[in-house]
Amino acid sequence: MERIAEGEYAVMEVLWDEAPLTAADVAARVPEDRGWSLATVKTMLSRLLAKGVLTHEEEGRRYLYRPAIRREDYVAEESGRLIDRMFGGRVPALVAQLAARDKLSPADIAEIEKLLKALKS
Amino acid sequence: MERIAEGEYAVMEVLWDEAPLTAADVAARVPEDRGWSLATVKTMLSRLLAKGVLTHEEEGRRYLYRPAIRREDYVAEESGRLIDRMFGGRVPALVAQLAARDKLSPADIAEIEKLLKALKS
DNA sequence: AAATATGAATTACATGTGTAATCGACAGGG
DNA sequence: CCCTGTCGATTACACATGTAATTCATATTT
Repeated sequence: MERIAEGEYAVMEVLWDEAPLTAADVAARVPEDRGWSLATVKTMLSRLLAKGVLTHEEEGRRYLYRPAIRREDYVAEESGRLIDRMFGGRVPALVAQLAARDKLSPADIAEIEKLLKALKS
Repeated sequence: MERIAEGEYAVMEVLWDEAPLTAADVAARVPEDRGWSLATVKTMLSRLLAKGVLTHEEEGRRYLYRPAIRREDYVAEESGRLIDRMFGGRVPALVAQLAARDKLSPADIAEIEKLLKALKS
């Protein structure tokens, strides 16, 4: 699966959330703080098409875009990559790091424990 | 903290593992499969210096390089970035994803549970 | 029908990155 | 004292990415 750049990812998010959409609709839904022009969004869409992670179908004179890959799949791939690179593939090392940095609230801990308990049955 | 590119990160890994080192020593320790020439490693070192994540001191006619940032800090920042982008900042969502993908061995689960239990005391 | 707006496609351009080659200074071996 | 190897510094060059503007065709409005 082709790598998706940071900015491109923002476009994918929009389409994972709601699809199919026209270029203008995507632009309208991209987070404000990107400050992107419609032209920029169109460039992103073309590049994502070229990467094969989007498809489009014609609707009159416009295109309707929709994701060609599942969000879960991409997210799984990216997180795997990070865990491999930074934690030698060891998930517990990641959790330990998060713990050491106080990234785990009591609620997080409880939730994760529940998840793990469920896994064991 | 400046962003470190994928290739540059491999150089940082070497120096986090052992420092200070000369450029030639770093090159010798970069993973074989990168297939980098000494020149390439030197370029990486310059760029990392420019980014302020390395320092160097002269040793005769050569430089000795050493990290200017701590590995844990950089790793924490990068994992935080990923968790924010892909899991809305929610660590349990990341763990759930890993679970759903069978990325957690029984040993991993046990280890994480132990970590979490320790956190609560 | 002419003017205008709108769509995708093409082109643009700066910066980052991977991957070096080359240059100019100098140290050490003969 | 000169040659050669070795340093870091400078330059190179293609591809990725952020961020558009321009172009060309066509729909829509007056």
